[in-house]
Amino acid sequence: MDNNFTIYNSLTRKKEPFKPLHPPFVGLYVCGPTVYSDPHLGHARPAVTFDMLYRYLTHLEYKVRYVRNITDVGHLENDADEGEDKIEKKARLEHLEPMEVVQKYINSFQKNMEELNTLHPSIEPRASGHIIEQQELIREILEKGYAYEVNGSVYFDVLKYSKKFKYGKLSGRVLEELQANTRTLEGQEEKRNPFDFALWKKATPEHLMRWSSPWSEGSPGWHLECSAMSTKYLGEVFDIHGGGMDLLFPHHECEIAQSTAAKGKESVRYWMHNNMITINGQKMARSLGNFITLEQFFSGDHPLLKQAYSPMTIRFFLLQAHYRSTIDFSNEALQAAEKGFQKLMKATETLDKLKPSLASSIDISSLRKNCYEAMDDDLSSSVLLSYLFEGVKYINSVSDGTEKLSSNDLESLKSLFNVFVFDILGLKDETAGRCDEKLTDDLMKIIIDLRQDAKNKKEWAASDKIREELKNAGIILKDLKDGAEWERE
RNA sequence: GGUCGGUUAACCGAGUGGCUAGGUAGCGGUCUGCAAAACCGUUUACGGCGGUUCGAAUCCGCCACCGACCUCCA
Repeated sequence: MDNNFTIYNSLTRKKEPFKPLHPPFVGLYVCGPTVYSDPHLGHARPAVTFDMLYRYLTHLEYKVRYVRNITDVGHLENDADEGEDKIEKKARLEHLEPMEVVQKYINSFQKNMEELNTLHPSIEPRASGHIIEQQELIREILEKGYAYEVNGSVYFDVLKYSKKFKYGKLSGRVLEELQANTRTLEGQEEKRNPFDFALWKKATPEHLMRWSSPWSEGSPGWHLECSAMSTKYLGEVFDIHGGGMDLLFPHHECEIAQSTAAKGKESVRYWMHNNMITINGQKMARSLGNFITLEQFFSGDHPLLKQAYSPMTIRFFLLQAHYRSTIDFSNEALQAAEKGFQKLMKATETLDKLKPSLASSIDISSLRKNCYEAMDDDLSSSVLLSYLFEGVKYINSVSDGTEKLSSNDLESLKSLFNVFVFDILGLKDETAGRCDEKLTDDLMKIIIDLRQDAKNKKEWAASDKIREELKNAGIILKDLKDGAEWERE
């Protein structure tokens, strides 16, 4: 299975040719959300990025197993926050069972992801369903001597691990610096070193989410679930691990340490990290309280939003930038994305109506080549879009009669747009199927005929009135040389 | 403080040692009864100061500013 696909590997900090371990199979693991509140724009970034990766790999005819976890075992809010975790805190607030909270936000996450037209992962494992596997991993790490038990809790021994392996290779951390810079927080006196991290945490009496274990009644540590579930579903070594850049340290660093300690080898071959969404130059994050939920974007119901933005506008907005650069939120940028997206969609409609000529005046094969090169270059969706807009110009020019396409090239252009716009970028036309299309078409035909009569009689006031009233109803009328076209606003 | 990354026109956002990125907005034109759309043309750039080079926004050095991570985070 040949390809020219290159991926920027966070581990080596270089673009590398993508060669799967066992072609045609590809194992892809992506860190999913912690489900304790509604998803915001930040959650859409990795979802759309890795959805595009999944779609592209599938297009390249790989058999991809795409695993995205759901973190439903509450992680400790912070080390000082003894025993209380995010999910339980929320549960108390809303007087719900922890698992009720989990279910509620899984539902909203999946709803929003569907609206963004992301494909369902092959497996969406939940941390709470893999306690046994996590305990098994802890046991392995203990057996290998890289963890220690204190008062029913188990901690990873970073210092001992670093004597044989390199801790910090992904994030570029140096242990001495970590030692000097790690904040001293309360509730850490059990650890041998402040940079050690919990594998199993003994539950305090008020802690609701708890499971029995050889060490204590408690819950698994912060970084364990991804190691356990990726191993279970993708094997000890797999191809791609993705997630947000903010997870690089400590989360992914700890994953590497856990897997290496347990299995003696690294599990991930390519690490991919998407960058953050910023708002007023700062990271959008739940913990910072500066987030806008996806529902709020879709409804426009937020003080910072000047209007509603459709799911596809959001998706297009994200795809306009490369996944490794930050994107700053602004109404202006979103409005520009909305216009651009609509222009692209209109062109795909026009494309379906184009008539072939005997010969072409446009080179479609080089356009195709450019599109593939853009995707092959570490998923350069912004570059791909620039080529697709070149295609849009071709389409409109052919429609205007200033350029020509042979029937072969026309078919080629259609398939190009289908593949890249819909299959790979995962965009879709949001106007389709909004109401009874047939009836609307018939009614519009009648109205346009009536207006044409008025125009023929040079009754401009009447014809303008019709056009004006239609505009108020959300329908734009465009007069052509012969007849008229209409479309929704 | 440590580590890493960024600074491109009105806004967003690519890229490259010499050749138009693209989108949105603006301006002019074609078309049109008018308008819209489309098409054609077009105005504002590469944070600052040095250096390398025939040539740098692109490479190197210094400086300034911004951000991410170092604590749960997509």
